[in-house]
Amino acid sequence: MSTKAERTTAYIIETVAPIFNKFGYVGTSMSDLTEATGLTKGAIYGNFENKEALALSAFEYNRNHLLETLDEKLNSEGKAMDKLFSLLRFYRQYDVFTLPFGGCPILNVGVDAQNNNHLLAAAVKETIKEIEGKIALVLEDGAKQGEIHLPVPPGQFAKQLYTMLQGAVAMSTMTRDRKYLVNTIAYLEHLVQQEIKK
Amino acid sequence: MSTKAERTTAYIIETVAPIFNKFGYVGTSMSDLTEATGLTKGAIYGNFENKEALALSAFEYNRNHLLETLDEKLNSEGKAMDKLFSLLRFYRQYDVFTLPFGGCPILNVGVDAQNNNHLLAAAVKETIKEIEGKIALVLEDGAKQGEIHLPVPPGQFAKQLYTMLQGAVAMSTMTRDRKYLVNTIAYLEHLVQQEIKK
DNA sequence: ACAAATTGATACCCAGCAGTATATTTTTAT
DNA sequence: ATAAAAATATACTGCTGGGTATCAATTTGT
Repeated sequence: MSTKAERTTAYIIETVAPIFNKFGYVGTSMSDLTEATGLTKGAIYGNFENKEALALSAFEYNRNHLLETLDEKLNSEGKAMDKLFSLLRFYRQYDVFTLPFGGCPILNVGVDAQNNNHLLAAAVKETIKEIEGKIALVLEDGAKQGEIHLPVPPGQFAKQLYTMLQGAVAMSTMTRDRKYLVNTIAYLEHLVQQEIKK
Repeated sequence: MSTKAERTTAYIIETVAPIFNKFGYVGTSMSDLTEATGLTKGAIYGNFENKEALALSAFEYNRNHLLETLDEKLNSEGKAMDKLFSLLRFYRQYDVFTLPFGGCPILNVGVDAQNNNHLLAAAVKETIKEIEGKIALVLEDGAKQGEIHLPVPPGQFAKQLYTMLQGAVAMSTMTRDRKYLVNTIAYLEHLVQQEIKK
């Protein structure tokens, strides 16, 4: 069994992650976090060096949840095309998925931390690369297996696809209108079908 | 000639606008602003009711600059297709254009204010609608003149186009890599050419 | 050029900020 | 069960946050 501190640390991260994600690094105060966790500053500072370390752990927690879910979609059994459509279906519901997170961690932290916290900004940049890499891998495998045909290199296609997805995420976040997600996915399903089919 | 206070007000807004845009509403302190302007709190609070009113004026200033530039591109002489390409060329340089602003005001304020300031969030939402409306108008006119052919209603096409543009803006902001802009514009030029041509 | 009115500077308010030293409680291993 | 160790609570620190009352300086209309 895990030690008490380990469980407390995990509890703090879980509780704190959506708050940081929603209100941003500077927008979140330590007293917001003591209030949400029911713990005192002593407890939190006993488990984390400072606010920055805590924010970073919180982002990593959200990021891992997202990456695990993406893996689930992209490493499911089936052809490359199935995996891509599974990814697209996931993003059509992305607003629902990210609701308990307090929004898209990539977009929120990526924009918020850009000029306020370099550690967080770097972590987001790294995560974007990882996600694009995962998509590119599916495309590359699919092409190797002769299941799909790509008009451009897999890395570039993955970047372009993820850019459009994040565009929809950004617009639906800013307007609080999920139609941007729905319409973009509809377009991308058509695009993938048409552009990639052998 | 304008009164002294009017000139001071304008000077404050100009100076303060990129700071709010870069560091966000909560990330910007009044002392950041007294330092940047060389004025005291007395002067600033003499011209603005509070921090929120100042932030709103700052956003409106950035927003107006953006809308004026977009109008310039979209209301130039020529066919609808020329206007669209003029818009796309502008967005290929969008990072350079927004550098003195401290980044894209739509994205930065739209994401930052989402959970921190409802007034600002509403102003962004409104601006997005306006921009989409401007693009839609060009498309509608072009279609009426028989210059272009749209596969979907002009409003929907405009929304989709702007979503992809903002996706590129978001990605290049978060990664500090302008390739997202360049590649997305290349794709959109191809798309517009192919999808819309009569 | 001068008085009235406006504009801006100074000095302050209290609340909330991140962070910490110390005391107390709770785990943990014996 | 108990003593040592670890984890958490308490009570505080110094500082910065937004905002303001008041006083000095500057514009402005005459």
